[in-house]
Amino acid sequence: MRIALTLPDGQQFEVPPGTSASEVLRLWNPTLSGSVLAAIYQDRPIDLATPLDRSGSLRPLTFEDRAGRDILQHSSAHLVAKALLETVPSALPTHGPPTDEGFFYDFDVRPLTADDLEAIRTRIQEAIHLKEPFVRRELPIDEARRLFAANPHKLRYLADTPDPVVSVYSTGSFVDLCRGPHVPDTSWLAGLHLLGVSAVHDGGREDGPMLQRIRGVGFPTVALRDQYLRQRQEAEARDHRGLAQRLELALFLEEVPGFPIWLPRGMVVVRELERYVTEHLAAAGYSEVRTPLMFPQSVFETSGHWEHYRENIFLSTVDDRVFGWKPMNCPGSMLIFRSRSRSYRELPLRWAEFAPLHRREASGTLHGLTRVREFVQDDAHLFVTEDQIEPEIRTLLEWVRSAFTTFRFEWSYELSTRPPGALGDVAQWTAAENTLRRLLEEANVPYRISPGEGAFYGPKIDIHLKDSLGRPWQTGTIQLDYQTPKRFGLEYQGADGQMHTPVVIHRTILGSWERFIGVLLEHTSGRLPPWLSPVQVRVLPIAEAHSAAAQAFLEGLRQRGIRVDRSESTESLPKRIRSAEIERIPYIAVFGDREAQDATVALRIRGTKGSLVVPVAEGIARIEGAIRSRSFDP
RNA sequence: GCCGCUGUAGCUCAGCUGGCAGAGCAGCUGAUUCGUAAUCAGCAGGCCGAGGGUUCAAGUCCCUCCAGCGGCUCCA
Repeated sequence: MRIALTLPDGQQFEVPPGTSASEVLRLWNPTLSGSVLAAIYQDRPIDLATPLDRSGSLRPLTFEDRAGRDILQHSSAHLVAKALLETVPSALPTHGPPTDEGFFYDFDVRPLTADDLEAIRTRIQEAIHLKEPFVRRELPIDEARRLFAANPHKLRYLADTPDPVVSVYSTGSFVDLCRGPHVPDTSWLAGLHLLGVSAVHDGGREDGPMLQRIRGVGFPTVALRDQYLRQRQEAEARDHRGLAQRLELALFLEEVPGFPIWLPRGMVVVRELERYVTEHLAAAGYSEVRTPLMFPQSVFETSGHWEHYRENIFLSTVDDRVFGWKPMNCPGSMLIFRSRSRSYRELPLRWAEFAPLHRREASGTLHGLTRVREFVQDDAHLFVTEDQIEPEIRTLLEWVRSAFTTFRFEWSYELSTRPPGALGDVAQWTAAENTLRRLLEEANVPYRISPGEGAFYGPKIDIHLKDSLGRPWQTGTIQLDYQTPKRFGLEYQGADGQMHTPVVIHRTILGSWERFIGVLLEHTSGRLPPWLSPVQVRVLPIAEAHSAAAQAFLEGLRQRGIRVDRSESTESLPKRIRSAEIERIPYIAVFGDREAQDATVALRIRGTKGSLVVPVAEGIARIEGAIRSRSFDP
């Protein structure tokens, strides 16, 4: 008797039952076998050594496949666990899944140090050289319970397993409960790189016991690892904290942790972004408001912040009353709405407020410009009728698309649903969630659902950007709120003569200037679009003799509102060019004998090679055009 | 807030098992007037994160605190 295996190209191979997956794959394509680490058999991932007993489909997996990559990451996690147990025998492994970047493995063990990691690295290298196989064994769950009797974490997983038979994998003397599959042996993990160790909360609870997490990335070869390390190094060079400092945009002082200080150049970027957003607001029917930075406790009790957000509010006592620094702008807008009677004819009311917000973020979470304690958002609150919700959100989603396209970002949407302990009733939440879902579907954009991550007053659509190391940051957000207007007792008189409660849409598009600029700096490596650049043009006379021509050009630009400066000729030309390049200035205008004589300018345009020699008027027009059109590149 | 690591000149970093605080860049002064990513010379710049302890002697060893970094929790 023989079984038939169908390969991806449709070829069939008939082999005796019990033939391993790797043997069949070798028959199919002998040259491929070196890169195949596992296989998909009947839509399920399997080890290469798995004996095949029935006819069916068979597909090879390599490191290039996401599934194959995940398998290699997971095998890497096993190897780390093995190495740790050889170093610290009392360590209890918990779980070690693959992640988007690589993998981690969490251990119940004393705090691990850099020395421990070094010892683990040595053990890993030994195992890689020994080419130790990953061996699968299936055993009855009772036997598994005896095998892992000393590890309560594994016993917990076993208790959650409905199957009567589970699988374990051994690598050398290390045995781990695991579904598999795995790479054939440890030589596949030659490029394993450890990223570090940190403490994590078991089960995601802050008050839970702490585990030690070892993170890493697996690669089948040292060459691939080195390529990864190079890329990572380049990404670190784009870190906005370094760039903000070197470009003199923002300052961080030990005295004011979490409170970024905007320097003159950084303030230019903030104001230009603000202008960009404000121009849109005017066209989209918004008006601006400004409300107090502090409110008494009673206002936050009304809004629900006191109950749900108090630990994040900075408190002050004024005349024996407790005041809180506002963490959001919504209470102020609510009070304005309530300040007089409102008619349905006024709606939608769209009030923008760019006020500083204060949030007492946990000290360990602060991160350059992207996670701070004081920031300003391009915030607005829309007071709308039921019927106006959909068109308003549709418009907002379009504005999101247009804004993030301007900056050439890749962004993603996330729909966050009702958190535990939220205000309001479940039916209304579900309806609001469904509205947002429908609008996302209608806009035909991919989105993820984050269960339980909504604001305490309503579900939201969040916009996420990634920094240079791939860490996600939430920027824009569109939040649908039925609760807060009700709590403030807001009402308007409808066409029917009855009083109705408005719905509020809280929304920011770019998020906070701080976070947005931080991520934008990493996205552009500090090469901000010309319209955002603090210095847009540097004029550079080669020698004293060319000073007048340079100055005339400078004044021509300045009259048009272009930010231009000049560097004097006490330093060499290459030195001054280099300085301007390091400062990421989009245009460098050089004046020498030729330019002075021909009434031209030699424009060095950031991101292009060589220089463009054009008549002065044309040079000015070109620069002005790029800035006015807010083009991304100079 | 939790765990680990780090903190030396404005910036990037040397400083060995405790024995006189260093370099490059940036800054200032002078010379050089230059054709597209570093001209040369000189000068200045430090409570070695803060406080306490051990020691004849602490940048170095120990403790506490502060800040930063990487994760976790939380979030624009």
